[in-house]
Amino acid sequence: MTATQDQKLGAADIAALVRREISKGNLQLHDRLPPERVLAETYGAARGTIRKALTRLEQEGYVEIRAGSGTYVAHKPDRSTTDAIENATPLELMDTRFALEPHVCRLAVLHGRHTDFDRMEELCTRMEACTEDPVAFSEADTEFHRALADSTRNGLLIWIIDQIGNVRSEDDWTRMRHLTLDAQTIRTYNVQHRQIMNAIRTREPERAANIMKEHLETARLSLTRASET
Amino acid sequence: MTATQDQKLGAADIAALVRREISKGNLQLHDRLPPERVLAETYGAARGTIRKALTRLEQEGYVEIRAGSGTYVAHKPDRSTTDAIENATPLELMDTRFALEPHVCRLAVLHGRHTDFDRMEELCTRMEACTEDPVAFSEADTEFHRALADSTRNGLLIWIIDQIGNVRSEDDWTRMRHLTLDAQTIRTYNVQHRQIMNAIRTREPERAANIMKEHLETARLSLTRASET
DNA sequence: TCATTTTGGTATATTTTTGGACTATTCGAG
DNA sequence: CTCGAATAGTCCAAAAATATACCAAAATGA
Repeated sequence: MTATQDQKLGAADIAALVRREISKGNLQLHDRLPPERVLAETYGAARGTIRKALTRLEQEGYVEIRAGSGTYVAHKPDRSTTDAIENATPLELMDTRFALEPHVCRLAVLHGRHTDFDRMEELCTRMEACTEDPVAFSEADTEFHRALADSTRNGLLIWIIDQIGNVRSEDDWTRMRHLTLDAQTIRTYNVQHRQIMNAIRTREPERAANIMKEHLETARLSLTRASET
Repeated sequence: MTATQDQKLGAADIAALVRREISKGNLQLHDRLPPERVLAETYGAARGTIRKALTRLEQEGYVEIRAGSGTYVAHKPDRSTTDAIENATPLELMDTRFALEPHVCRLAVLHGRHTDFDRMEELCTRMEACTEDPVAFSEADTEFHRALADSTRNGLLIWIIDQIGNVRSEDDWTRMRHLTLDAQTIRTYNVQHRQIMNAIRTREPERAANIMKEHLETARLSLTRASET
């Protein structure tokens, strides 16, 4: 498709091409781009031209030129990706889960299979053995919600839920969350998880979604309760 | 184009290859990668080169090198944003919107401001002038749903909706979608958009959410109708 | 337990690659 | 024509890659 026009490409053009490749992500951070002599051939330009282009890109901060070594990408493609997720506040996260997970329950009823449900109930059992261990419970809980997402067979949803789960596990406020996870709260969660499973097994999408809403409401309450202390 | 040239690969190149394998998930956590001497042969490089690459990856935290034992992956697969989103099917996308957007409406009622609503109604007006121009309508429509997300003030949700919007505009099946966008369908959408706006303005979260569900159901119908032809 | 093998760690001399610098020439638009 | 840009060629020094050898820690198996 990219009919390499054997038109004459100036230094500015080549700089633009490489800049675009970097922004696009085809060339990632730390990647080494081909030697000047090779670039000269592939772009059909003289080495001096390539050199001008690269020098310019270096001044712009897109690449780093190391003598005797090579030219390396020194620019992160697009930071918006991780930023939005990593900078999300606990409340933003809760709202997002509120949007996603009830519907995930409905889809689980539609697309889930027995093996999915078996796995989820296995996780329920594991969580029920963790009433005294908030950390272990939290891990199993994340896995449970991930397994629920898996059962939808929707790659996009699975990915989103997975991302949210990663934030939950990484952040500082996870510790805070563990503080709120007393044995009583864990027992409440466990009951709700079982109820959700039952509703999914009996193919009642709306009931499953509603219990999930309750579940998330419970979680939100303990969250706000924790942030008040 | 991905012709693995048996050209000489530098340490930086090899590091990049392995880094990608890990980010991609082909090499998972705790996996042991082949001995340096084997890697040297498979990559057609000297052992010293491999070693430099691995040392670098260790400093970056991608692998852990244990003397006498081997080199092990020590990094979770990268959240590859684009893959999950770009490979999403139209139906997966619809299901995800079904999960998100009704709740977005509820949050818009809670957190939205007048200026947000003004902007959305401006977009409504723009869409109503596009009954004969599917492409222009589609653009405005994406902007509308994006503006709706903006009004939630939830950075995470905004980002997700934004990503989904990008897919909608890029893909091939967008063309197909344009085929289904006859003047009648567009008029239906416009009515629904106005209804959603009214419900939000009058602070009726559930009503807004329900109309959004209807709206998405309409969209899903025209989608399945299109895929049957 | 103990010997063997495997694997990473280190060192070094040598060759190849790569960017840096300089120059004379060619090309094209104003 | 002139001037700026691109070209083509050369040489240099730094960096990287190679090839080889030997060591020590870990894994393996009898």
